[in-house]
Amino acid sequence: MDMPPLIQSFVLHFGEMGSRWGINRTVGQIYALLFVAPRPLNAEEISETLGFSRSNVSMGLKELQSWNLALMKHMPGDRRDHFTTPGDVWAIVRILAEERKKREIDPTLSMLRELLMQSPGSEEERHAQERMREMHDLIETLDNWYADVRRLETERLIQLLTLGSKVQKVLEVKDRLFTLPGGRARKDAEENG
Amino acid sequence: MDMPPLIQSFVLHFGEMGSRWGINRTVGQIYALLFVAPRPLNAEEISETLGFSRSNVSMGLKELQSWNLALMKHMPGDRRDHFTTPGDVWAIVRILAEERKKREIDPTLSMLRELLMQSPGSEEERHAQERMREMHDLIETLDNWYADVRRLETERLIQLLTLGSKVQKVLEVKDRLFTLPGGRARKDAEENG
DNA sequence: CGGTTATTTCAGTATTTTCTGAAATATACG
DNA sequence: CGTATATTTCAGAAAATACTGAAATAACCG
Repeated sequence: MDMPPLIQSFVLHFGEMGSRWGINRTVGQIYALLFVAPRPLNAEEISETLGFSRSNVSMGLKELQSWNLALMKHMPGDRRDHFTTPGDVWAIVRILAEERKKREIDPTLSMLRELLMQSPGSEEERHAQERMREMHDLIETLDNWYADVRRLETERLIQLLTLGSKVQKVLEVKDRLFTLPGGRARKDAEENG
Repeated sequence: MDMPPLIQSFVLHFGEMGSRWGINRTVGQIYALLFVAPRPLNAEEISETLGFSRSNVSMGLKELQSWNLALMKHMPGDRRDHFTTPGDVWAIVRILAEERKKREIDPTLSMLRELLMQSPGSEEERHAQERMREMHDLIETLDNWYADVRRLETERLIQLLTLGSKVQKVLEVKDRLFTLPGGRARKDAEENG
């Protein structure tokens, strides 16, 4: 089963891209194929279309399911499992925020917290802890931001991200509204205007 | 040369984490070591401390430099190159936004734009293009957001990220201020209040 | 149940990536 | 320059990862 060139380019690019990221070529290609397919596909079809062994596809699908990036569908009158990707592309952003939190952020934060509890035995260790504290605070801030991304529904999420460069202005407005005249925040807003 | 256990745990964790990400163990460990070190280190020291071959360290440092995550320093009276990481941890966020744009976002966007120019030869391709359009728009939005992250100085960047869940409220305020009564944005703000 | 079809597991192989040591190149200093 | 020291390159070894085919398991159906 072969793909139209348009789809093939997309699928191949995703395979390459995936491997720069933690994901491997197979998984990237499977995702891309499911993403553009007009209907759910079964493992056999994927295997034939991409030219991977059936077992490789099985493992790839498992991986994608564990990331919630592939969803199993049952088609009436067919007992094979069929797969799609979430329909709302913005769900990808939420899902990745969720999964990266679990797999990368949480373990790192708890490692850092543990190390920050220990008392430094030397100046060298004291300095190291200081740096770890900075990194801990950074990651914690990102973690909270991710939490918000996960919470927001698509419309608001787009709004938040589109806000972008305008954030400066919006923050000023916020400062003016929520701070007493002459307060620090008010002053900052004026300086950065 | 051996590390205090505190530092060792940190360095090892970063090595593991790195490998979940595109980066390899060596590079992750070198970065972590430089990050907590109280002064710039030379390649020899890194090599001895981490137990990697001198040439491996050389390659790792090159990689880190290409990401702007390691900076070369010249120490007076010593002709060996010494290395540090950027002092402001928040620079990491900006740097990663910059580099990921170059390496991942830009190539993907141009691939998508190219494919979106072609005229679909079938219903299947038409649908695929529709999906690609959605992904294109998503990535473009993220790209713009990243651009803003790169632009903002630390103070404002932290403010932007901390804003988080409060964004809803702030957006409402913005809507009320910048939209004529009865306009669409005003209406949205009320509905989502 | 027994047969059929679908899926997963897994041991072994193939491929890719990482890492090393030796040689080549570059840089500094007298 | 010539010598000493620092760094990079690179071919091959080692390690890690991805992939396959065969066999095991599971799910369905008559």
